[in-house]
Formats: sequence, C-alpha cells, structure tokens
Amino acid sequence: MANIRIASWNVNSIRARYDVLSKWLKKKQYEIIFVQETKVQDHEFPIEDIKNIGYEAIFLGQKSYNGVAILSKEKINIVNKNLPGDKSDVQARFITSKIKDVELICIYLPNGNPIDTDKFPYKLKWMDRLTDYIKKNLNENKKFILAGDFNVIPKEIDVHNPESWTNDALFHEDTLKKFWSMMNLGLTDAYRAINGDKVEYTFFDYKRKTNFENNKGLRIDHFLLPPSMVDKLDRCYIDSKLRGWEKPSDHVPIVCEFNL
DNA sequence: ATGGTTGTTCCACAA
Repeated sequence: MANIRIASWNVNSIRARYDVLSKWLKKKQYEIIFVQETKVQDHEFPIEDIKNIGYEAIFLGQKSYNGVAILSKEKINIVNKNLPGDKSDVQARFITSKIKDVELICIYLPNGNPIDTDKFPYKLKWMDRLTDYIKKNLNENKKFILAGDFNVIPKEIDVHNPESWTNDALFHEDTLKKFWSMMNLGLTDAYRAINGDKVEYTFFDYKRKTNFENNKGLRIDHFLLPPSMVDKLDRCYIDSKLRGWEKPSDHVPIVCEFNL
C-alpha cells in the first residue's frame, strides 16, 4: 500500500503552465512534485498561486532559462541548491530537500545541444559532478530519490528512431557512457523496474504536431533509485494524457509511488 | 533532408 506519491514534470515555464498544473494537481493530489524549467526568478515565483492549489514550494530559478522547484503538501525545506564541483556554475538545475530520512534530489540536467558547442562539454562535466554526488550518497548508505529531466535517452528502446539521434547530445555515446557509469554505481531506473520493456515516452517535440498522436517521442525524464528505495517502490507510470490537454508542456509527468 | 513549435524576451536563443 503506497503512502507517498512523487511526480516529476518538466513544465516548460511554470507561469505559462499554471492552468494545466493546477487542473492536474487538483485532480491527482500527489504529495510531492519535482518541477523543472520553471523559467522564473525566485522573487517572481508564483508562490501564492501554488499555495492556492494546496502546496508549499521550494525553488531555485533564473531569468528565462532553467529553474527547479519541489512542491509539497507538507512544509518543505531546502537542503541543498548547489551541485558541488564548479563554483562558477550559476545555472539553476539542482535542488534537494528531505522527507523523513530520504533526500529528494530534483535535477534539470543540461540538454547539451548542439554537440559542437561548449554546451556539450558543460553537460558532460555536469554529469561527472552528479555522479560524484551520487557516489558519495551511496558510499554513506544515504537514502535518496534522484529524479527529473535528465536529457538522456538511456537505450534504443527509449526513442522511436534511435539511428537518427546518434549525433544528438541526448543519445551521444559520450552522454550514454557517463549515464551508465553513474547507473552502474548501483542505481535502478524505476520505470524499467516496474514496466519491463514497455515502450512509452515522457517528451514529444512541439515541432511535429503528429508526434504525440503517433507516439513518437523520447523517454528522458527518470526516477533513479538506490537499492534501499527500490525495496520501497510500489508503482511507476508515465502520465502521458497531459500531452493531449490544451496548452501542454512538451514533457509529461512521471510518477512513483513508495511505501516510506 | 529540411523544417516544423513554444516560451521568454527584445529578437534571437534555447529546447
């Protein structure tokens, strides 16, 4: 019997997505939501609107780009908002909190495209920093839930036409090498653990309106869990209906249910 | 093979 449900959703602007967010949460009443791409500075975060739909929030934002937040029905505090390893990095992509003895790690991993610009090495270095952070947590036997928009297609099964993505930062061999070296420290992809080889996606490009209808997308939003949390995982599913609502994000939510 | 769309902002850039 699950007692906590955690969703992760790249909203592509929390202001532009407020109506959809509100309609969705009033219906689903998830306890915790990891949010990415809020695209709003902290002093402009719509905290009153969020409170009106019954949630508290912690957030870290910047103008126009990036931005992460965690919404919660209960009071919530920031544990960490800096991914160690690069003091000069000002991009808002990492925020953590804690519920009971479990660290909640919400990330918006850099996209990295185009690969012949400095965006790609920035992505790879960010993945190294995340790997170090996770390695430390695992070594210290800390419980955590790592989730968000990873901008990583883990395997061929996670994209409708893998061959055309090999020169894209989301499926480049250097990206996959970093991703799988982190996974091999002992993380489990919650979606695959529950759903086997089912083919579903969390992202459908706006640029082809038929992508969603034809189920041509990418699975790039993930919940990655240490063994202690896999034991407590009850369900994991993708809420793809939201892509068909009016004014949708290009991402859809992924949800995990735990017995904490 | 190309271009298609959305969001924020100042108009091009990111995705």
